[in-house]
Amino acid sequence: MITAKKLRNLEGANYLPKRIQMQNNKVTIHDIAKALNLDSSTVSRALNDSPRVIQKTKDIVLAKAAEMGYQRNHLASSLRKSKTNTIGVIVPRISRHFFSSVISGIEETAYEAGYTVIICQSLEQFNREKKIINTLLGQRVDGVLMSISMETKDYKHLEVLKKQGIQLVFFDRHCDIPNYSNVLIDDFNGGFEATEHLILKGCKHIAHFSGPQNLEIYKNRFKGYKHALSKHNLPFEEALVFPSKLMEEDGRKNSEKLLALPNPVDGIFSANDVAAIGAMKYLTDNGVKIPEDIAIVGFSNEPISTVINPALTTINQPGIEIGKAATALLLKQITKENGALDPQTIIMDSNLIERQSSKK
Amino acid sequence: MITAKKLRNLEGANYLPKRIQMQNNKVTIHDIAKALNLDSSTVSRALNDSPRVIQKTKDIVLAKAAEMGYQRNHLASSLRKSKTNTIGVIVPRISRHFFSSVISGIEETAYEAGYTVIICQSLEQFNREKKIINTLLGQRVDGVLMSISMETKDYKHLEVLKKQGIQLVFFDRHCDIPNYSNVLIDDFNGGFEATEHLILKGCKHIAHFSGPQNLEIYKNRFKGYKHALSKHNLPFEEALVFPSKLMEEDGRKNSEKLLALPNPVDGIFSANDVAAIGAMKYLTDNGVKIPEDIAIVGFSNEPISTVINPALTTINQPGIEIGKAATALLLKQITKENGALDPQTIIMDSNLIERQSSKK
DNA sequence: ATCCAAAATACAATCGATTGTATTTTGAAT
DNA sequence: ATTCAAAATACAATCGATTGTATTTTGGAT
Repeated sequence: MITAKKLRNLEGANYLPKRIQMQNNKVTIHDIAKALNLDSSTVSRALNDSPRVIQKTKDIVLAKAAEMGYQRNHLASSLRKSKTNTIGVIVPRISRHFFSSVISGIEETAYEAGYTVIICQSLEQFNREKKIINTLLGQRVDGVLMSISMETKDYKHLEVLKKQGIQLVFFDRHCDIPNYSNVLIDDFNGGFEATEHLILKGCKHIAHFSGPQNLEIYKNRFKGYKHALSKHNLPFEEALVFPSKLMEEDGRKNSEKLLALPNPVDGIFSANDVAAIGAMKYLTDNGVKIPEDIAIVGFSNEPISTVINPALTTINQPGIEIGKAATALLLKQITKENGALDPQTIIMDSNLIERQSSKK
Repeated sequence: MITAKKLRNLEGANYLPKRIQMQNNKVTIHDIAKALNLDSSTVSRALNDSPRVIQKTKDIVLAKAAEMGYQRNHLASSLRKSKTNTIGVIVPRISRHFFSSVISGIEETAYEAGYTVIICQSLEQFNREKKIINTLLGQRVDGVLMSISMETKDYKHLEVLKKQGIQLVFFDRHCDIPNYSNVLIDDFNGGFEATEHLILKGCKHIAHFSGPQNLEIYKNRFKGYKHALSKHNLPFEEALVFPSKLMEEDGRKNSEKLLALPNPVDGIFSANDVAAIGAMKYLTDNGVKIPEDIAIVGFSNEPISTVINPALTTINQPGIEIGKAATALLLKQITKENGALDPQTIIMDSNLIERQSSKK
């Protein structure tokens, strides 16, 4: 008996799609209206649960819509409403774990609010960033969340967004220009903590792998480094600062230069984990003991930092939370209909995770 | 002199946006038409470089459009043309390096062809996968590229796409159902090579960390494993197969069980790198020497596989090329206007990368 | 049975771009 | 100067959903 019932259900489930297949082309509210001898406006209101349509009619419309396999045409709806319920996200690259976790947070919050997310990668290239913004404008996104590329020094391309009334919230890699909202961690404090941690472990000559100084985050991590030195009465030496794009290869090259210094270095604060890993590989290959000879602290808590041996001490950035907070802020700004939208900057907590690479 | 010129240019560049700002709202072809005393249809055709508009007019229109900061409304255009030039991509999670590199390939090819990409993560959940497909349908994507989730065993949700005439191409994690195109690597051969490699290194008792057997890729890697054993006259033992979802934690747990076996294992072929890494961490922590006691081979060549010590031998999958090939195939299918579109399966090359974890 | 406000639904314009058809303009041939 | 096909442009419908306004329907009060 149960089997028969199941069978019938299965048949039903199978037949429905077939019927849809027959009428090949997409079902519109007009088709539903025609089928029910109603006006398309009533169907539209019924589907949108408007109080102007009686419940009985709503039920009928909903049933028919389901039966016919109706699916709202987002394009038409957005065009009419001048609102796409879509947000654009621009990150340097999705393969960085930090960014992919931010994206997970963004998607979660956006999805709950009924928004679709378009993810784009600048791949650290300014030109791609400009093109992406144009694409997103063409797609008529309601807002944009972004972390700028390492090459970005000029912010004119962002003004178009403001001018078209498209909300913009930066996360992590922000711009130091007024009237924009940000969701950040305290990079100054992160840089400070990382460096002080090395100092407290007994390091006296601490090198810093710094990132492009046009980015606020790297500027602030650098400032934090300097502040920790001065707080503990250690001299700041320009020669110990190695600027780069912080790729793995940069970490290697910096280490090579660093080993050639007359005064041996006993600690490294790298502004990201990737360069720190590059350094660890190079140093280990060249007989340097980590952390005994040189202790290392990275930044971002990428998953590789737990895989490398010794595991890398680093500053943890709460990616998912940053994504959620940035999205919530953006949606608030989008919703607040042109009202006074005073830009906000939210600082999220970050913390140092101590691992083997700094255990002296 | 040069400075003055530069200054003027800068001023010009500054003024333009300001003018745009004045007229706050978005510029349409109608605005351009009005400004030039032309019809909007002519403007549209001029902007689309139609042969029905004389070059002189095109120049005028283009200039005016640029001056007014016009940007085509993709929604209106797509609605009218019933073509969005958008493709949806569904992956289990973007944080897996393999998938993010596939996405890079997809974006590159799609972008060149003038397509926008919407990236979605199923997070290995069947329900999310279903919702995503509905979202993409609502967005009226022209085609979909996907790698199914580990939970996906039922393919009804995919039929809707076919029925709506939306092209679908699988990559990597495909479905074994007819009439769909695929871009894959030879997983059987990958599993075979990985296992044979261990055998040639002298392993006699090789365990296999297998993935969910509803996925073809894991089924085939498993088959490759068995085939290598039989080719080399080694017995297949059910007890040496550890099925799981291949997360890091699974690698750990499998290793624990594996160490408890009466007959000691001397090699592991893991169907992905993540579980292999989990195993390496557990085994190393428990005094097992890799590769001396147990040699290990993973699958996918995730970046962590070069960071772990010893570095992990693995099967390399050309992510970017897979992404490019899948996109090219999809676009071909989209463009081929309803013509006979015989489904195709493209097999990409994969290769074993030998590292320390299997150097006996 | 009649009336009327409230409730329910229908009508019609609109969002912005595209495209088939119709009209005007051009310029070469007579 | 006239004619006419070709060239250039204008007109108008359309994509599908939304929404302000207008009309019809309902059911309670008289």
